[in-house]
Amino acid sequence: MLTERREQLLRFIVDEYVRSAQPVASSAVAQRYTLPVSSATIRNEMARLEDEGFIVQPHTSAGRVPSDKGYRYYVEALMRPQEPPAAIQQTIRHQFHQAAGETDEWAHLAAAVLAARLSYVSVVTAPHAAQTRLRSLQLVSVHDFVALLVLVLQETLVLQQTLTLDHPLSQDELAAVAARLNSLYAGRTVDEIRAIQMEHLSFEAQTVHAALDLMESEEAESFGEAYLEGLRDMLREPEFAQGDRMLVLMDLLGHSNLDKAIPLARAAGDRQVTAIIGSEHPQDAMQQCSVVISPYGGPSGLRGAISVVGPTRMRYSRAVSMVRYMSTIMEELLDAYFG
Amino acid sequence: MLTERREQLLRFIVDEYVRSAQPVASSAVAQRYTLPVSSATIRNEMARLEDEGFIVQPHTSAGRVPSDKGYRYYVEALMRPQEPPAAIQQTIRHQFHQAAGETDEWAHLAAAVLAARLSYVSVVTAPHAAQTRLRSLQLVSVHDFVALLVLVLQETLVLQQTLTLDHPLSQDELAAVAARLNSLYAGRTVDEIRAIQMEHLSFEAQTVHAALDLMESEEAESFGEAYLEGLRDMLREPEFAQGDRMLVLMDLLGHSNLDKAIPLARAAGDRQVTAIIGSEHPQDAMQQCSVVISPYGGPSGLRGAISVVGPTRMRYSRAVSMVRYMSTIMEELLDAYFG
DNA sequence: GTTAGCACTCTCACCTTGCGAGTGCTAATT
DNA sequence: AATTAGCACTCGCAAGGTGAGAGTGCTAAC
Repeated sequence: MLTERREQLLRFIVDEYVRSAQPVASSAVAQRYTLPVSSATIRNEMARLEDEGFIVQPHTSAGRVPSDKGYRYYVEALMRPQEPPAAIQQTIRHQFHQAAGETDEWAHLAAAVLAARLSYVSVVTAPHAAQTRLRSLQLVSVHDFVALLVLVLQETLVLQQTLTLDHPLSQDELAAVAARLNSLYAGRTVDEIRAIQMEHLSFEAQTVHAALDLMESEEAESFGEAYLEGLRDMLREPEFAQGDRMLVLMDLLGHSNLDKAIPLARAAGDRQVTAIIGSEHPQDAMQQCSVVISPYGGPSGLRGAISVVGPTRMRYSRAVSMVRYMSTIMEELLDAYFG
Repeated sequence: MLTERREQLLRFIVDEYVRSAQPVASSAVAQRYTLPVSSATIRNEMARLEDEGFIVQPHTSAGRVPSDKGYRYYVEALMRPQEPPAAIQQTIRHQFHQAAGETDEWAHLAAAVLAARLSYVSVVTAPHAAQTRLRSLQLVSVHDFVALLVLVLQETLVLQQTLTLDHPLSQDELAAVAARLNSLYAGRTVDEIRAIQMEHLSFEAQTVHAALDLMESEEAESFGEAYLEGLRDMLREPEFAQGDRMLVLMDLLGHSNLDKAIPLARAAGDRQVTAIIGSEHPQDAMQQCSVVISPYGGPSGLRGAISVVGPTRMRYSRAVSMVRYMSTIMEELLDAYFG
C-alpha cells in the first residue's frame, strides 16, 4: 500500500532508530539517503507516513520514531532475515556438541546463546511432553528410614523424591520392590498406571502413590522448565534506563509470571516464528517490549518454545533469524536423540 | 569505648536511618528520644560521634548517616538479634515440611523464604560434599543407540547423562551391566573406583568413564548449586534507584561471578553468622552493600552457605536472626534425613 | 554540662531564558 | 504535479538564578 519510496523511507527510519535510539530527522535521512532528494521532500513523505500511522513524533521539534504499526510493516514486508553467518552457526553447533549428553541443558544453553548473540532477554522452555510415560523407577536406600525414589520419564526426564519409611528396608528389599513395580508399570502413562488395580504392600503403595504424584505434577505443567537469560545485558538498553521501567519488567519475567508475559503455551499452535510488537501484547506492562517467539517440536509429542524479549526498538531481523535458527537446532537435537 | 548516651544515640541513628533512608537530624532525635535533652545537646554528641568516625554528614546542612564503622559497632555491640517470632517459625517449618521429600529443593526454598522475609537478595548454596560416594547407578534405554545413565550420589544427589552406544543394547542388557557395576562400585568414592582395576567390556568402560567424569565435575565445584532470590524486591530500595547501581550489582551476582561477590567458600571456616559491611568487602562493586552469611553443615561432610545481600543500610538485626535461623533449619533437616 | 538563639551553609525545587533542533508551510522552480 | 529553498514557528533542554527550608555550629547564658 505504500509507495516504493515511502517503504524505503520507513525502512531507513526503522534501521536508523534501532541503531541510534534517537528520533530520526529528515536531514539525517537526506544526507545518507541513496536517492538524491532534499530534506523538504523527505519531510513531506514523512508527514504522509505519520498520517497513516507508521511513524510518530515524540514532540513537535523532534524527528520521527517508528510506531508499533511501523515496526509491524517493517517485520512483515521490509526486512529480509538471513541465516546467521556460517562462522556463527559453526560456533553454536560446537557449543551444543559439547553439551550433547546433557539433554536437560539444551534449553538452558539455547537461552544462553540467544541472550549472548542478541543482548536481549531470552526465554526457552525445555522440551515437554503432555502425556508422559514412565520409563523406569529406582529405589535407593539413603539410610534405615529414608529411601530415594528416582523416576526416569519419557525422553530422559529424571525426577526424584525421598520417601520416609515406616520400618527399615535394606537396599536389596528396595531393589526387589523396584523390580516388581518396573515390571508392572514401565512404559505406561499416569492413566494406565492408575487403571491397573493391584494389591500392594504398604510400602509399594506408598511408592506408587509418590510416583504418580510426581508424574502428575510434571504433566500439570503446560510447558517445561523455562530458562531465562540476558536480563543484565538488556537492562543496558536506554529504554530501561529509568529505574521503574525495568522493575515492572522484572516482575513480569519473574518465574511465577512468565506465562503472563510470554504466550509460551499459545505459541505451540502455529509452527513458525512470530513477533508480538509493543501494544499488540495483551499485558500492559509489556507494551514497551516486543517478543519474538517460535515453538519447536520433536518426536513423541515433545514441545517447547524459544523466545526473545526486547524493546520494541528491536533488531527484528537478527532476532527472527536467530530464534528461527535455534529452533531448528533444537529440533535437530531432539530428532537425533529421540527420533 | 563510647559513653552510654552516645551508644544510645548511635543506635537511634542507625535504626532511624535504616527505617527512613533519610539522614537523621538532631531535632528528629530530640523529639522521639527517651532522655529529655534538647537538640543542641544531641548536636554536640553527634559532632563527637562524627569525629570518631561512626557517622558522617552527606553535606553541611544535612542530618547524619551511619558510616560503615558505625554499622560495624551497631552489629557488634548494639543490636540484639532475637529469634524470629514463633508464628513465623511455624510458617517456615511448615513450608519445609511440605517440601520434605525434595532434598535438592531445600536450598532453593531457603533462599525463597529468606528473600521473602527480608526483601533483600538471598544466596543459598545446596549442601555439598567434598568427597562424594556413589550410591547407585542405573542405565535406562532411550532407544536403540542412546541410553541414559543415572547416578545417585551420596545424600540423594542425582546426576544424569545420555550415552551414545556403538551397537544397540536392550533394556535387559543395560540392566545387567548396571547390576554388575553396582556390585563393584556402589558405596565407593572416585578415588576408590579408580583404584579398582578391572577388565571391562567396551560399553562398561564407557559407562564407568562417564560416571567418573560426572562425579569429578561434581566434586570440582567448591560449593553446591547456588540459589539466588529476591533481586526484584531489593531493587526497590532507594539505594538502587539509579540505573547503573543495580547494573553493577547484577553483573556481580550473575552466576559466573557469584563467588567473587560473596565469599561462600570462605564462610565454611568460622561456624557462625558473619556480617561484611560495605567497604569491608574486598570487591569494589560491593562496597555499597553488606553481606550477612552463615555456613551450615550436616553429617558426612555436607556443607553449604546461607547468605543475604542488601544495602549497607540493612536491617542487620532481622537479617542476622533470619540467616541464623535458616541455618539451624537446614542443619536440622540434614540431620533428620541423613544423620 | 546543658540549652536557647541565631547566623551560616547547603540542597532542592522552581522559574526563566536562550539556544538548537526540526518541523510545516508557502511560494518559487522544474 | 513534484520538488525545493526559505523562513517562521514550536518545543525540549540545559544553564543560570532565586528563594525557601533544613540543619548545623557556635556563642553566651543558665
